Amino acid sequence: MKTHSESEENYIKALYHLGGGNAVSNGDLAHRVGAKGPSATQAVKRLATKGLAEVIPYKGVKLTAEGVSLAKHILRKHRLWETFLVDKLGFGWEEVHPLAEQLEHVQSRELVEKLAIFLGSPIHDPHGDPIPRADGGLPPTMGQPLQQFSEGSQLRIVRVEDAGTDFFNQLDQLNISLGKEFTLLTISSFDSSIQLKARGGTIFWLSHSMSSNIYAISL
Amino acid sequence: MKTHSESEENYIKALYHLGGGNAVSNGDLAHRVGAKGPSATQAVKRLATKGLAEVIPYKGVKLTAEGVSLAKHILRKHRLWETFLVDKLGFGWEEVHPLAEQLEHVQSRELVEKLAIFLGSPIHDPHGDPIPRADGGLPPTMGQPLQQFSEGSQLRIVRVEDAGTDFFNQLDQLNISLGKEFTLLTISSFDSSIQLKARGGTIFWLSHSMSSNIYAISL
DNA sequence: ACAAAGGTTTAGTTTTGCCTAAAACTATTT
DNA sequence: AAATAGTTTTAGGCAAAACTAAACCTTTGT
Repeated sequence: MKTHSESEENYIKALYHLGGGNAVSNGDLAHRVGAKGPSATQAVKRLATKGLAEVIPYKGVKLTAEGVSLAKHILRKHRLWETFLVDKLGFGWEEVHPLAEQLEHVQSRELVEKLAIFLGSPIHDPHGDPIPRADGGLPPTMGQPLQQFSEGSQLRIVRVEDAGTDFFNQLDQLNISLGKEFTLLTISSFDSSIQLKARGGTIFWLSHSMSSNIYAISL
Repeated sequence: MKTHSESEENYIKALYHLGGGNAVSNGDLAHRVGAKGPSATQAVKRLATKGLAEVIPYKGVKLTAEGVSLAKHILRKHRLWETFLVDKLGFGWEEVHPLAEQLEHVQSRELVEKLAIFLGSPIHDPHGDPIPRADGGLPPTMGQPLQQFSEGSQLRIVRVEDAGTDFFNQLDQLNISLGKEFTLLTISSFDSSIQLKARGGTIFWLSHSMSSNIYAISL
């Protein structure tokens, strides 16, 4: 097993996040990893010489099959560590991302698999995101944004997009978490904000920017 | 909290291991971190500018109080992670050192303390080594080498020195682990090898090089 | 079609951290 | 006291990974 620098792994992750197996622009990539254009250009060249990415100058970069596979393994580590931090250590779901970013760089397949077993081989992380399997298979991505449902639907929250600490604090304040069930009362035709009713009877509004990061299934 | 590179942390660890708060020679330091002389010279200069070490050219280097405190914190992390790997993930005690070397570089005081609580605030790691406390206090180092006891003593194994995979395999084969109790039957005056009797009645000999890495207390 | 605008790459610099080779210092031995 | 052996430091390079400034494509608007 070749080893990769943390920087390389971060570019791999970014490429996978932005494009999956498809081409990504240099600018988008640089922005995603928090670097400037030239750094990204240099980085993808290094990836290309290792067979992890294909570059067409001025056109874009995409991961090779090997690159995609590595990206999924890193994502697996990241999401398993997030699960560990929340389920075992008692961190809040808004705190775990930066810690998992450090832990995901630890190199040991055996550690990852033992961790998975210890956690009960979960297939979704604390945000509801699918955890890639050891063989690279990806469990289904759950749910649809609240806007997709019709008024009167009974919903269960199954996933939230990581949209920063403020977003999570707002969720906690509204007592929204994975598994919770609501009735969708209204979708405003004016600003797309959404009115929900909780099981306990509490009724409240969600702005579009909140609700578009919340995913649910219909009951 | 300032952050430190992995390289810096490795030099800090090495300085603490070799000298505690006392001076260490450049050559020893370089050897311990697996680098060459000039790299160590450069590294300790960097540490000195950060106030973590004091250098007297051609004489030696030693950690400052701040350096010692950081070293103990890193050791705390290392030994807590080793405990996690053995107690929770089921690794063997001979496998965990290299993994803990990676995990110990993760930066988050909160993570360390939550991990400690999750593990039940242990004060000794799977090898019996003391885990420094959050405040820097160091639990006592347990036990004495088997040679120190007299024939006929009843002993309990409380600590082993990390002397490589072969050493650990030998221990496992002889069914020696922390907490096990033995009677010391004989100490050979010829080659200092030691004869032990287990609780079950099994009797066996240990070479000097084995027994000098095994520490026990008298019952 | 051409020129301006915008995004991308090249060129050159910086920092960290390692290396080898050479110079400098310390210590020992005669 | 001087030579020599051993250790340490300096000097000079190299690679990864970031940056700024300048040059270079592509696209887009008139």
